[in-house]
Amino acid sequence: MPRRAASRVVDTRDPSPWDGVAERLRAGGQRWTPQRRTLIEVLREQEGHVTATELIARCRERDGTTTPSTVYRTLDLLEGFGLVKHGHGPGGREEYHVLPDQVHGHLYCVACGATWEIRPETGAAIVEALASDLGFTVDLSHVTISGRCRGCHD
Amino acid sequence: MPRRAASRVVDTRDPSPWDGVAERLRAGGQRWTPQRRTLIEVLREQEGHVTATELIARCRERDGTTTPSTVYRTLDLLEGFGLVKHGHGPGGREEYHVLPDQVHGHLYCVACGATWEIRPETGAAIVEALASDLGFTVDLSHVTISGRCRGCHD
DNA sequence: GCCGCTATTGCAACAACTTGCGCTAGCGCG
DNA sequence: CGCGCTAGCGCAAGTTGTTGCAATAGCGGC
Repeated sequence: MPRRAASRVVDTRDPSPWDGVAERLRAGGQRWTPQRRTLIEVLREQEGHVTATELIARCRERDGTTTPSTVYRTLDLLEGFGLVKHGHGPGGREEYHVLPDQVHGHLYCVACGATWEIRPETGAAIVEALASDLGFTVDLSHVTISGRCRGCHD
Repeated sequence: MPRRAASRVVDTRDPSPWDGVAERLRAGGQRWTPQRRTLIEVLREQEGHVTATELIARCRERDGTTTPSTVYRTLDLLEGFGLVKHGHGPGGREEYHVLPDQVHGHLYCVACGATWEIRPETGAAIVEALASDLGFTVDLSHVTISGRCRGCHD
């Protein structure tokens, strides 16, 4: 079922990280195009996780000519700026975290379909465990770990 | 590499878990078809991780008429028997573990492309951490966590 | 050994990305 | 404020999986 229009309104007075995008692009010899503007507008109103498909759909609502390849390419760019972060959801599908102010891992319950966030401390513990195991520096936010949540525990 | 999966050679005298498949299928009212036989033959010679694409290719070497959908469906079936286990590799692509004698997680180095196995003790610690966090029972073997290994550490 | 029930197959269409390429249009410069 | 360089766009074709459906073929029974 489609989510109703979000109750949370974007506060435009607040200096948003999105504001500087056009400048950052130009500074790097890149361009501020209508297509990119559309995506940013959509992302501005977004929170948490979104699938690429969802973003494309929303862009198309505003601009019917939106092409998937453009959206994917722009998202890659924005990831370079640290404004979004991609990962893989439960089905291995592309998923984006908007404004990853703090990296956190995700848990997906295969039974009820809910997604949970791993508490920072727990996440840190996991990162630490893997570091001392193999000296591996992991990016926990890149994947969604599946399992069963307390409620669906068999 | 810690605890590398034993360089175990397929010993055909050894009663292999694959031997009973035909019977297990029939016992459940399912059928032993040439297509399934082909897949099993391929899996028999396989070790560790394989991507679905790879399996399909190998099946086609033996039987040019192999269809992807059939392979995916048969793999699902075998997963039900515990003979293979699917997960998602670094690119979110489907990946299969053959004969998951012991569940173990995987780490993928984004820099050098190598895959490492998480030591059972470390894996257990992670599972434990998540259990005490949210009461979540995770299946660590389902995903591949990315990061940088010691050698590629910046 | 033949028969029929129905699990499976193979096809075709679809979904979610990805990539190569020629044309368009930002935008820095004069 | 128009010009030209080239970043980026849209398109089309290619991968990797997934699903519905009609035709096929295991296999248990007779």
